[in-house]
Amino acid sequence: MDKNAHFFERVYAVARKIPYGKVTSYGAIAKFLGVAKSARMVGWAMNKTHKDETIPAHRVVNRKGLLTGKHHFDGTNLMQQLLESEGIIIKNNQILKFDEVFWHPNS
DNA sequence: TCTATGACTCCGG
DNA sequence: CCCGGAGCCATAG
Repeated sequence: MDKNAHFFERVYAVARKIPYGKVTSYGAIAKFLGVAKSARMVGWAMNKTHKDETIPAHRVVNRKGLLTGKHHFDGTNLMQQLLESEGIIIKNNQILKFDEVFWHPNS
């Protein structure tokens, strides 16, 4: 079956569900999709997602709340600015109060 | 076909 | 939390 084909759309769907001012992790998305072992694939999918502006890829970070993907955005600090504009505080590429702004897909 | 790579995560110390 | 090592799997060359 073409589960992989659905994989992308699932990632997109979850990413779009991330509420304003909230963030989540690649592993949380992967686990929610039933492919917890493929968190890297979520990151890879995010790279492709970059083509779709309707998907807030900047709200997806690694499990530590670190902006590992900021280098993939146009500017050097675009990702951080986008998050800060939503009320999220970032220090040294890391989200502060990560436990407070963390959002789980099943919410 | 095989190897290297990566927007990751878990585990033990 | 930090560090090193291992697992994971789709894509690129």
